[in-house]
Amino acid sequence: MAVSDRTKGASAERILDAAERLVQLRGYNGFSYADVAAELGVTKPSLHYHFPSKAALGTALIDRYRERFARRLAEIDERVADAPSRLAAYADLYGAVLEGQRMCLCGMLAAEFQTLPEEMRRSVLAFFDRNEAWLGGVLREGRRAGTLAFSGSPRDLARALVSALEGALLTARPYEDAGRYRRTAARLLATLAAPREPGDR
Amino acid sequence: MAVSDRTKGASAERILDAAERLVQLRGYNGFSYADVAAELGVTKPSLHYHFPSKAALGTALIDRYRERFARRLAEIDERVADAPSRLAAYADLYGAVLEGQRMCLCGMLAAEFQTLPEEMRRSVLAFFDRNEAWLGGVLREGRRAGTLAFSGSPRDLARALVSALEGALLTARPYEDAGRYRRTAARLLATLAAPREPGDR
DNA sequence: GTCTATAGGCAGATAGAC
DNA sequence: GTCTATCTGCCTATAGAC
Repeated sequence: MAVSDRTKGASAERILDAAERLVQLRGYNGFSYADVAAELGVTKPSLHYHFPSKAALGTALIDRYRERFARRLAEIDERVADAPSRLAAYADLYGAVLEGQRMCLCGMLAAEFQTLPEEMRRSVLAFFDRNEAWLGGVLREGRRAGTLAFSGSPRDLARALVSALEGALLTARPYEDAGRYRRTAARLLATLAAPREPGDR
Repeated sequence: MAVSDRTKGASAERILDAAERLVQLRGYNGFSYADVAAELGVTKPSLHYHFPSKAALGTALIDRYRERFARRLAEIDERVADAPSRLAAYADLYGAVLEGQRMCLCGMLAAEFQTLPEEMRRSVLAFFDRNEAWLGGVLREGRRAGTLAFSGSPRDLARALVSALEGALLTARPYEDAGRYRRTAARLLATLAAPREPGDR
């Protein structure tokens, strides 16, 4: 496939790219086929050829987002060894969306949850469940290794972390200040760092 | 004013009640004048008489929400003495919206921020600023009295608390499980409780 | 204050030519 | 695959009668 083939027309991938950005920016109820079509320089029916309904487009959007996120979590598992560093890398993953004024796709859809078609709802929940499971594993391992200290179940803390990071994005974005997110995330993770025992070196 | 006067017709107050619930449920871009009119048993033009534009209705919505919230914070100041209890009461205030599947009005609007008219944006930010200021005061007082222990500035921690609670609402709501929010909020506040010093009784 | 009637625009979606 | 043309429905908003 030549490069030009990938830079014109409305391939499914390009539609998803544009729609994803628009949803992260304005929400599922705040963007339209017309917006996407204008951005890609095509007409609305072209989009319907690739995604027959807005619900189908929305579901494809979340599914692709989830797969990409899962790949990035796997990359962290490969490249980063200790639990505290993995948590930091995870927080950075979240914070990256703030470049370009975006919200986490699924955080945005969580706000609009009540208006979403059932298919999209299930996929949004699957995103959060996956995040919670991965974080739970990191927390368990960190506690075992003594690099993290916390009380209660890893599962509950994983949920607390996901929600705190989503909330940090949500409230930092209107201020257009990435530092707001970073300071909040850093403070959050700092409370989990295991304090040195008197006997530690 | 007789009771019947307050239970029929589309007074500004009743419009705000219905619209507020709808926005907390579905978002500003997810509700319409038709929804409100149907709920109150009136026609759409009746609503335009009270609120000429949707932006005007939206702004009135946030302003009323802010005033009510400020009153409740003042009530906490009056009725609750120590800082940890004040924080707990604050978290309960937030959690109350989950009854009825609602989101915090301003948390919802923060998600839709990019699509809001300028007037509404300013009012949403004022809500968060007010929360941050109140929480900052509670944190400062708690640290002074020795009932709270934390590192860093009260302002940064206040921001972290607001965002964590908003995020807890955002992610708990799709699961229709109020316990999810409560556990997260409780864990959050527990990390701030001052540990007893060896010399304390 | 609330109504009927209606304007003007945009939404998601389809038919059918090329 | 992408287009033109079009449908139906809902949106916010206004005019003007009562």
